[in-house]
Amino acid sequence: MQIATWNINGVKARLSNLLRWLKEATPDVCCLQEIKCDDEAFPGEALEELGYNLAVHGQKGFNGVAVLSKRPLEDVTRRLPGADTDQHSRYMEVVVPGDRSVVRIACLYLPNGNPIGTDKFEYKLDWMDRLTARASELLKDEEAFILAGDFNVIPTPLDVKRPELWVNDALFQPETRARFRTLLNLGLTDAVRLLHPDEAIYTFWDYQAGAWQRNIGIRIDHQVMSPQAVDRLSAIRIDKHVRGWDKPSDHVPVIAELDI
DNA sequence: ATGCCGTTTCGTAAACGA
Repeated sequence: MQIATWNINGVKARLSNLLRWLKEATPDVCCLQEIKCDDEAFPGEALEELGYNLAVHGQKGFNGVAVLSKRPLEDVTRRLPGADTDQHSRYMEVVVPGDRSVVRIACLYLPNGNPIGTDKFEYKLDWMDRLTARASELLKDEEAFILAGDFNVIPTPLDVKRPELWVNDALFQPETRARFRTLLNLGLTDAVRLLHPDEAIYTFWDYQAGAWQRNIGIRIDHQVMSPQAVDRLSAIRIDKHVRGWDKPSDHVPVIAELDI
């Protein structure tokens, strides 16, 4: 089963790009972030024509996540527990049956958190604490699950071309990176780093200043897996060529292959 | 580099993003 995550940066503006990539890569599951539209405006028909079932947790203008699946979508739940007042659409869980077992997939858009020193950064850190609490709960079931999405976290200096430019950025703060490590230290695995331990791999290139052309990127889109999911993991790749297409998202897809 | 570009909206300027 191929499971993908992609921050699409506006699904309406990116629909032709999305359809092109889905036809090319044919993932079984695709988690989307920053769809930037509400449920009613989501372009569901075009995606259903490609054989996908849909689960959408939209928001007008900003944020918004969705999951596309060629297999049935079971037990769809929206929102990250721990803050009833949080109105941002950033988190959804689905359960997808495979040929031999099932996998729970969380599609997440973790807050950016900039600028540091503001309530936006506090919101990010609190959101990460809530994600860790949720992962801790899921681990008790001892089943395969994946946290897939735009984490807005640069885990280590290997994950950024020019770390000196990010020392005052929320994505690279010690508090941010410490919380990502805390999440992994529960017993989870950063799947890209497991299978590509020493490679400089990026998933985002800024639109500005020729960042793509100069390969000035960062790795912030991740698939964090439970032990039972890692046991089924055979490969994971980044489709970076998509960044070179016309009218691209500034992020590219991350695709994992699991024997589920 | 106080967003250089791109998407979105109770729009044509401002919010947001990373």
